[in-house]
Amino acid sequence: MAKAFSTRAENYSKWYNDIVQYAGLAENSAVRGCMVIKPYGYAIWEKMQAGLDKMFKDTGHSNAYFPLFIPKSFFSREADHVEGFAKECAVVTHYRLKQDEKGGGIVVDEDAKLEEELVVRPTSETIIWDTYRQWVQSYRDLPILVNQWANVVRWEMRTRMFLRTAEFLWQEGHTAHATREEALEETYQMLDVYADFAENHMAIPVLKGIKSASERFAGAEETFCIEALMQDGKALQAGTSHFLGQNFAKAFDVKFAGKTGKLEYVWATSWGVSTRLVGALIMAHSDDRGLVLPPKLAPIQTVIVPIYKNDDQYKLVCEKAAEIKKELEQFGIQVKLDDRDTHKPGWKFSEYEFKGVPVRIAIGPRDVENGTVEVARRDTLEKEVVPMDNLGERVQGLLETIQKVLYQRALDFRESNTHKVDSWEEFKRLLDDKGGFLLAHWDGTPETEQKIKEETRATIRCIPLEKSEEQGKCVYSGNPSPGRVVFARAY
RNA sequence: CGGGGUGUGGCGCAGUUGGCUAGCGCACUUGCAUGGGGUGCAAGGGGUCGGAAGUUCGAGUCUUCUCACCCCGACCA
Repeated sequence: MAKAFSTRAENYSKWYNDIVQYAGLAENSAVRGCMVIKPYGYAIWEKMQAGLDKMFKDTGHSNAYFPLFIPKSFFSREADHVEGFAKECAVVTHYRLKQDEKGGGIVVDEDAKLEEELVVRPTSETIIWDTYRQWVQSYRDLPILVNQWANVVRWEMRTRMFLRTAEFLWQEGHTAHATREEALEETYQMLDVYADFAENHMAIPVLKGIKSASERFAGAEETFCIEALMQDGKALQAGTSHFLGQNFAKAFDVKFAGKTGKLEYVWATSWGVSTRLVGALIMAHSDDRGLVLPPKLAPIQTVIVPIYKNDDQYKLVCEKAAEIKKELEQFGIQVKLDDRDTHKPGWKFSEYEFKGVPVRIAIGPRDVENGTVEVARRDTLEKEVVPMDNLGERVQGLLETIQKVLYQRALDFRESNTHKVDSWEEFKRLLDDKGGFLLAHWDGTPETEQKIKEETRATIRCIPLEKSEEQGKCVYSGNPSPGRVVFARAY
């Protein structure tokens, strides 16, 4: 019957790969560590881009584009930054190829060596701050609120579709401000934007928090993040917002004259989310029958499948189906009428099921006669025969319901997999049992954090912003702790 | 970068004392029937067995080297 699908319980990572493959989201490419994002997967990314881009614009940001290549010397300006990224940078050393004189095909032309090597951007802080120096002279030039949609390269040893690839697509916002307060406010604002997007578009609840020093972005003063919980009990960082202080302004000498004429360094932020969100989306909602997409990010929100036995019926049913499509589109619903005669209805049902299309409408001769259609929901797999009247309204309502149900389901899952833990034994047991978020006391030292990581592979995902002040004892060392932090094994 | 594994039509695999024309499932093409949950039957097309060298009358099969990919660790969004 159905294509052999791995289940989550059997083999979670195989299940994930199967979904990516069968739903047509992406595939491996000829280049190690780099994936081809296929049209259906890219369509999801485009919907994410559209949603986020509007939110960025609504908060006063503009898009721009900076070069893919960064002079190597730029990188070494900020000490922490180089150290953080040095191990995973691709470097361009030559600019020409030539025919091998010995007949070995095309080779690098050693005469075409670059005077200064170029780093393929792993992130753009350096080139952007080198540019901002030119843009900023007075407090009147501030703030600069710029975002760019781009690809970046981080030479990863081990890669996984969408979650970690050598090249990935993302957006990176880079802002410059006159005061520390304003930059901090921006950092928080963008964190809120990300949380809003995750919860209301992706239907994934997230924890907002601060990263511990060891997990902090290289070059940042403080890193904020949103953390989501996947169905296998592992955490996934879904977005980050960094308060960069004056680190990059100092490294690139970006100063402005304040109202009193005094020269001051600019305050900075940067924030980003990547195609990793597609991975989060897959792992948050999908089931053993395939992908499940929240309506707001589904490239196809409703699919109509005609059912027929002969040409006459085909014509009759498709005509009606086209009318329905038109009606739904008037409600702003993205509809696909799959009138291909090359595939059978059952085949189509399966296909749209593992592609995660939220609502499926089947219409056959019986329906045309009775003035009904069959409406099926991807989230609950429920089917219902309903009248054709007011179908647009009904489907619109259904899509809204599905969006809510998915969020609620993900929230319930997170709630039931978040535990306060006070003993080291329980900490280890829960982690091995089912994973999830563990709220535990931590003495605040990197040493303890490191030890916990070595012994359990769990890391501090964040120090929650909405924490209840609670004195306690560190779950590992027993030393005093000012509050609980979130531990989990993570992607 | 360490440990393990796999390379055979598009995909998934079988082929293990070396032997004849390299096979199976899915997919593909054609025809007929079928059509409310991956439809059935029949007939077809498609391979220098990852690459190189070697042993041999003879290599998918044995030896050496090499490349690629996957899984598990260390590092990371």
